[in-house]
Amino acid sequence: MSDGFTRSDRKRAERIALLERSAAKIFAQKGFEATSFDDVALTLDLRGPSLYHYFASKEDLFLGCIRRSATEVFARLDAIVSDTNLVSGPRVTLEALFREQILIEIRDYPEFVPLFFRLLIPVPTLQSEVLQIRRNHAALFERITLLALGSQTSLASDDRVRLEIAFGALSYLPSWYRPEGALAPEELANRMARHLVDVVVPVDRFTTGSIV
Amino acid sequence: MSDGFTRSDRKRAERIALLERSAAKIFAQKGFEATSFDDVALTLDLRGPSLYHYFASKEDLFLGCIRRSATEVFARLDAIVSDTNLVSGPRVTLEALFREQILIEIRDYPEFVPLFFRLLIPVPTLQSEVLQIRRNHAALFERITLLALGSQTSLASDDRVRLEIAFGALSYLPSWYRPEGALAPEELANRMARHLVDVVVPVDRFTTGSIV
Amino acid sequence: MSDGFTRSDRKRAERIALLERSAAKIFAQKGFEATSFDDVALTLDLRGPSLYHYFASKEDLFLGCIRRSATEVFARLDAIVSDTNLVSGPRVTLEALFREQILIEIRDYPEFVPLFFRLLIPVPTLQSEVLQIRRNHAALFERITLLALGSQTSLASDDRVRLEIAFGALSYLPSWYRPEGALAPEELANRMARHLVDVVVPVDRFTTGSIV
Amino acid sequence: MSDGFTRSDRKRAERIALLERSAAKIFAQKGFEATSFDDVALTLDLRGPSLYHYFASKEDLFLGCIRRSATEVFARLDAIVSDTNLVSGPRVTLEALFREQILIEIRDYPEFVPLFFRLLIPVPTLQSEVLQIRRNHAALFERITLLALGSQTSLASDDRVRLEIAFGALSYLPSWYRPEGALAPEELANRMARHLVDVVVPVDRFTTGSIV
DNA sequence: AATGAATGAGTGTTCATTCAT
DNA sequence: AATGAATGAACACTCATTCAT
Repeated sequence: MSDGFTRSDRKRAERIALLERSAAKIFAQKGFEATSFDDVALTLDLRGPSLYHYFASKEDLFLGCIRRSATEVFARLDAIVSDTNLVSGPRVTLEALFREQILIEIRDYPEFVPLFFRLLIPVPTLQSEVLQIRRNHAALFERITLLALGSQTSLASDDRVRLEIAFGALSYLPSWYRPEGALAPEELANRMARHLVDVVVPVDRFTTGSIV
Repeated sequence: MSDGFTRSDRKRAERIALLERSAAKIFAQKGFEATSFDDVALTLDLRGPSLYHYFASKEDLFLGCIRRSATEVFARLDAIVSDTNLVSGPRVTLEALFREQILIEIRDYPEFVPLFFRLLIPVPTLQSEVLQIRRNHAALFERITLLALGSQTSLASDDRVRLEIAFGALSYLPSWYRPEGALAPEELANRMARHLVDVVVPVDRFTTGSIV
Repeated sequence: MSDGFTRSDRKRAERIALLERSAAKIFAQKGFEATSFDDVALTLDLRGPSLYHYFASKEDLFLGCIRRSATEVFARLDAIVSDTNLVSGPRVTLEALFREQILIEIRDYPEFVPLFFRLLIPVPTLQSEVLQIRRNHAALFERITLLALGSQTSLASDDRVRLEIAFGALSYLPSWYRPEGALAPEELANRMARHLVDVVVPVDRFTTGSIV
Repeated sequence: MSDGFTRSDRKRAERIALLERSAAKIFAQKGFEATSFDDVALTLDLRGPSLYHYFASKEDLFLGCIRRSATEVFARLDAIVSDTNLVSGPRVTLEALFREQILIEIRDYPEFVPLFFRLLIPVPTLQSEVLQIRRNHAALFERITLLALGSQTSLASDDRVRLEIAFGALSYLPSWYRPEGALAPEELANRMARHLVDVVVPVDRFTTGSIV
């Protein structure tokens, strides 16, 4: 009845997960170049070279970080789409999506935005991996936006501008929001998501499916 | 009646200006750590150590960069405020401000956003200098926004969120806009500025100064 | 009636033999420093640290290699001496010795020459062990040469030079001979051995024991 | 009346020459991998990283070493060929060539043989550079040998074997010759060169141009 | 017996900074 | 003013070796 994974396999996977999460935070904080192997290793009471048991290189470590982060974040966003899409119409889905994204950024994965939207990465391979993830992320929001706008093909020039405004707002959020302030993360997520939907799909543009 | 500046003083100041502008672009492109003294010096056909005739350290060079950039950008934004404020009311001023900021970002100072909104700077001193400039920059927009909203004291929670949405849009703009595309910078500036004003000062909120 | 060796002892000895032979080839190919424990271990599907069950250190592994190689090679050369010496006179023995040495080098133990004549070994202990083996090897040829020359005490200065020419030829052989070429190893061995005898014991110098 | 080289250029060139010669000796002694930048730098009272003012990498340093050595050695051998060729016939030239090569090896450039004939170099680029130099070196001797043998096209199989015997003797020479011994370098060169010519161009094979 | 984990020592390389010229 | 020369500090990466399992 073995699942093919020995206990040591699991231990190792956990270790890797811990390291990748730790590294994601440090990379997000200090940038790719300024993050050293010792920085990452010391968070688990290891010495720098020990990381080579788990990652073949600094690039490899970074790849692990962003892939794990992306996977976890996409899982949450995809779940939102699945849960709300058919029930309540695309406008509601889009708002829920914004809300979820906001919570991810300021409550659950503070390293998400720095990692994917701020880091300057001197390695082309990694740079394009990051860009690909960003493209996938944008595509998800764009898909729902298209549905909500009722357009069938692609975004009009002005629609795109407004969507990019929303993206900008999202990527800027961790730069100013402080959870210690008056607004709880959930409260902010509710309000800001509403605003963003209004920006991306102005009320006069929204074509409710039900109305004739 | 000398002005106290010798010819060599002027030469030196010009040299410094050139270096700072050059450095600003390189810092913006590669980040603080990845930018070397040689990188900067070579753009003026100098060798790295020569920069020490003009800057006491890498930090000092960076400081010069951001202060010069900030000065130049603030000059343009201040000019907009002075030119339009009294004539046409704060809403128009705000829109003009957005327009100007957009042109600065995508046409005239492409290094502005990377320098002040994306760079991870490992030196606390520099980090806070950048933050201070950001704060000043935000304060300018906030002042006009307050006027346009008719509030007299400070921004309400929701107003702040909408203003931050606009800031986000502005700081994200260089990440997606390509001047080679269909939209000329000026055209984009016009459209986007209008959208941003709508976000920050919704029409139903705008209190025209003229109406009693 | 056990011989004092358990089955596991034999297994272990076999394992060691395999490892030493494997290591000899790798050392010969890549040099002492460039050969890692993992390199050697992987040839037997082991991991690097496992070698410590068989060898106390890298030096120890290397020692094992060269001692085993030396033993095997000396056995073959000694056999030649025993087989041919009394029967046909020292000149024939010397030629057979050269022939055997050549076959060892290019057909049976390609690692012999690299291991003992080319490797730079940064450990003095190992270096002198190698030198000792080389000295023994040379002594064997020198003994037979002395017999063939009819001298009784030691080599004259010129005789030594000619013998070293032969040694040089032997140690250089693997650097140029390619078995894929026109000459089969055995054919080359025959021809080259004859030349070498001519060099070391010129015909006019050879004192046949039988002739009055 | 400038020759286009400033004083600092000359200083630099001298520094590089010193470093390359020093490095050649150390490389020859310890091998490529075991030679560190610090090893080389310390011989000139420098620290390791200082070498990067003169060489872009370890490979570059090594390349410099072998090219300089090759150039200097080839100059001497070429000079011999030019000086003796027409005057005394190819057999004499060949003997002079052997003599010169021997003096190079044991008196003037002790690092020549280790550098080109013993080192294991883990970098393919460097490996092939070394091989190319070896090929050029061999080609020089082969050319004169062909002349001395009177063959017009290429070496017969047996001629080649005898030439390789000579090459082997030459590459082995530094392994056994000690200048402290009874034989002065020049004396050894004379004797050994004569032997080598006898090996490569046996008297009965030598076709004197003048004799009918 | 075998090995994953861990590490200290070492190496090539980069770079801000100093200094003499 | 400009720069070659030099270096200490830092860093990614390798590897022989130890140890617990």
